[in-house]
Amino acid sequence: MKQLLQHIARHIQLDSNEEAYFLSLIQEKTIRKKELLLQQGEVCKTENYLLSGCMRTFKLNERGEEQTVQFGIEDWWVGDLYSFLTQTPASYSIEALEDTVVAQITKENLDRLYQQVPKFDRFFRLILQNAFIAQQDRIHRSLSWSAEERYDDFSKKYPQLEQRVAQKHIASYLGITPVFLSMLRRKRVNG
Amino acid sequence: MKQLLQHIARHIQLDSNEEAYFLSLIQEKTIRKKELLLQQGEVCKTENYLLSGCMRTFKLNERGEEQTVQFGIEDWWVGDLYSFLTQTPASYSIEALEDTVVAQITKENLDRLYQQVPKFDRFFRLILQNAFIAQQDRIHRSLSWSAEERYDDFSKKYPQLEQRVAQKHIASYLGITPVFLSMLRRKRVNG
DNA sequence: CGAAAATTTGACATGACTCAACTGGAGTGG
DNA sequence: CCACTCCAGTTGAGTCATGTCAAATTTTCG
Repeated sequence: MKQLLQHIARHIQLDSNEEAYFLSLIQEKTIRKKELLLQQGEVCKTENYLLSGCMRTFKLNERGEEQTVQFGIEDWWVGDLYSFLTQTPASYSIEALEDTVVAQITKENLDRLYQQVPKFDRFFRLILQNAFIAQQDRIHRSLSWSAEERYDDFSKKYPQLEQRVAQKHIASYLGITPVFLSMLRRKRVNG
Repeated sequence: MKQLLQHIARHIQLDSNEEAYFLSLIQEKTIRKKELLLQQGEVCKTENYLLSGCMRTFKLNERGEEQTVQFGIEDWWVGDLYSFLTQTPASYSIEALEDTVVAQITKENLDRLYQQVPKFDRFFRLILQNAFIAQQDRIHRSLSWSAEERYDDFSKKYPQLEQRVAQKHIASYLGITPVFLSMLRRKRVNG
């Protein structure tokens, strides 16, 4: 949990009472590789901070294909925000790509936290600001770059991830087929 | 400005002192059709709430084409958030598609506002939550739907916008060429 | 070791782009 | 108020990027 407190300290200052209170609202959970933290159709009960491991958030489209909208590694938050906020069935599933440990907070506890320690409004505002900016750029790239450009960009930006996760998941994150990704890779090595 | 106060009241409760203080930090500005509220390369000095009119946020890509990442109409916030927060040159431009009136707040004033009325941390957290959710869905659609599906979805979701803005801007929002959008439209009427 | 899943490879199909020519409407100056 | 220009939109022909399908190969894991 030290990690999580440090993560928070990068954005807001808590005194030790506040830290203790915050920790009292958090639960740790382990998800084994290939298990789901959240299943599309269920209500997303918690927001989740990754202490270790790796996950992907994805959705089944009409044709039954999986589309990965986000990867998460250490230090990232994952969840289905809409489902969490409204407590309605989730549109996304979240799967562990490795054995993963998360710190969880439920909606009731988060609401209590906002009430007791309003600084957390600021904390999550800051987190969301960063996420918003990153997503806006991703939209731009999705719509105006070719598959090859998106793949090069991905490799440069997340070299660790390229090693850690299966190609089919990268393909689905980039919005292309695994077959086509394989062609791009061949092209890359053969020049 | 009544609109803006109502918009805020939908998310947080202000007393009349707070309202007055907030209003003292806001400026109104008119932008004529075809003028820029923000020019790529300049620093984004304000966040902007649309009181009336219509704008688009776009970026020039490497090939010199414009990619529209967002439209804004009454009741939306527009700006280049990264540039605004870091006070560095903007990656996006913002153009008025109609004569437009915005309510503006500068970074210094917003920082003061957060300090004096921490409820605004919550307000912008809530705004960002909604924006984040909408963007995540847009990423999913950009990557896993065909141009035709994206266009149909757009027409259904924003029928007003389809009337108000030029086709080339819709095309650039959808990530396709104006020529191809024109073909999709013909197909739609001819069955 | 064997079975299942992931990746690669090749042939072919199609969605979306480019280019160029044409049409029509909006804005401008006389 | 007309004539002109100019930009947005349309149309068609040809091309390229990416997808589909199916088979071969490699990797993973029980």
